Amino acid sequence: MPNKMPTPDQMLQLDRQLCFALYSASHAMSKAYKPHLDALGLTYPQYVAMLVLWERDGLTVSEIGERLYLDSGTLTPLLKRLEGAGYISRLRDTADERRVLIQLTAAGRKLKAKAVALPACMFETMQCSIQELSDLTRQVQQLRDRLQAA
Amino acid sequence: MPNKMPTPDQMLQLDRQLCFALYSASHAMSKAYKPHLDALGLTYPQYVAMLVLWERDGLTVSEIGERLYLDSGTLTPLLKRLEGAGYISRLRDTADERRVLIQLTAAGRKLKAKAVALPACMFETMQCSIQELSDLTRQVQQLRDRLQAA
DNA sequence: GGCTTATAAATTGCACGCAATTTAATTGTC
DNA sequence: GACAATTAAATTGCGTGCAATTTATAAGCC
Repeated sequence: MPNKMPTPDQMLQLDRQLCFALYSASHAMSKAYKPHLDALGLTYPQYVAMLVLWERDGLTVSEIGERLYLDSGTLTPLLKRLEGAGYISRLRDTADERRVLIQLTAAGRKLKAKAVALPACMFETMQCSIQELSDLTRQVQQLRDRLQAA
Repeated sequence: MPNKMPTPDQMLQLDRQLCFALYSASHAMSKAYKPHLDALGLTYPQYVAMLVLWERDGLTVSEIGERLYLDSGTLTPLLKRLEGAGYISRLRDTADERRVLIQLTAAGRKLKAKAVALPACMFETMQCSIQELSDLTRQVQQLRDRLQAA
C-alpha cells in the first residue's frame, strides 16, 4: 500500500492550494463579467454594491459593508463614483448625522432591467448544470463563513 | 407542482451569485492567511509568487505571470518589493536582454521552511475533510479554466 | 544589412481592499 | 448637563490588478 501522505514540497504546490484556486477563479470571474459590466458602466465591485441596493434600497454605508464584507475605506470612494455616475444618491441621515443613506436614483433602478440578463449570460459561460452551480455556490459560501468565524 | 423558475428579482440576489461567493471567500481566505503571512513578511500575492518560485526557481517574469494569471503591470512592482525584502534577485537574461530572470536568494529559500507549516495550519481553520478540500479545489480550478477559455 | 514585426518588461493611470487614523455625532453615566 | 466611551464615515497610505502605452531587444524578411 503506497504512502499517501504528501511531502512538505507537495503541500506547497500552487495547484494544491484552495486559496489560489479561489483567488484565480475570482479574478477570472471578474474578467468574464467585464465586457457585460462595461456596457452598464460598472466595475465588478460597483456591480455587487448595486446588487445589494437592488435587493433593498436606502441602506447605510455600514449596512452595505456588512453585506459585502467591505469597510468604509473601500466603500466611500466606490459609492462616490456610483454617485458620480448618477446611479445612487448619498444623503446624511437627519435622524443620525453620523450615517449616510444610500438611495438608488431613477437611473440606478432602471439599470436593474439591463442587469437581469447577466446571470443567465454568465451561466452559459460557466458550462455547468444548475445543480452544480448551486452546490458549488453553497460550498464556497460555507467555506467563507468558516474562514470568517475563525 | 410548484414553479421552480426563479423570478428576475431572485436571479439577481447577492446570495445566489457564485461570483460573489468566490469574491467574498477569496477575500476571507486572504484575511485568514494574513497573520501567518505577516510573520513571514509577505503579502498574500507575494506568497503565491513565492510558491511558484519554490516549485521552480529561475523563471522569467512572464513565466511567473502565466502560472499566476497576472501581468507585468502587477508583477513588476510586486517582485521589486520581494527583491527589496531580500527574498529574490532580478537579473536581465544575458542571452535575451528582454527577459528578467527571478531567482530565490538564500533567505528566500530559507523562508520555505517556515511556509511549510501554513497549509496544515489553514486546513485546521477550514474545518473540512481532506476529501472535501481536494474536491472543492478541483471544482474551483475547473470553473476558472472554463471562465478563461470563454 | 536595413526594415518591419513581434516579444518582454516597465510604466502610467485608475479602481479597489484594508489597516490605521481622524472627524463628527451619539450614547451612557454620573 | 458635562464628559467619557462608542459609533459611523471619511481620510491616508500602501499594495495589488489591469488596461493601455512605452521602451528595449530579438526575430523574420527582403
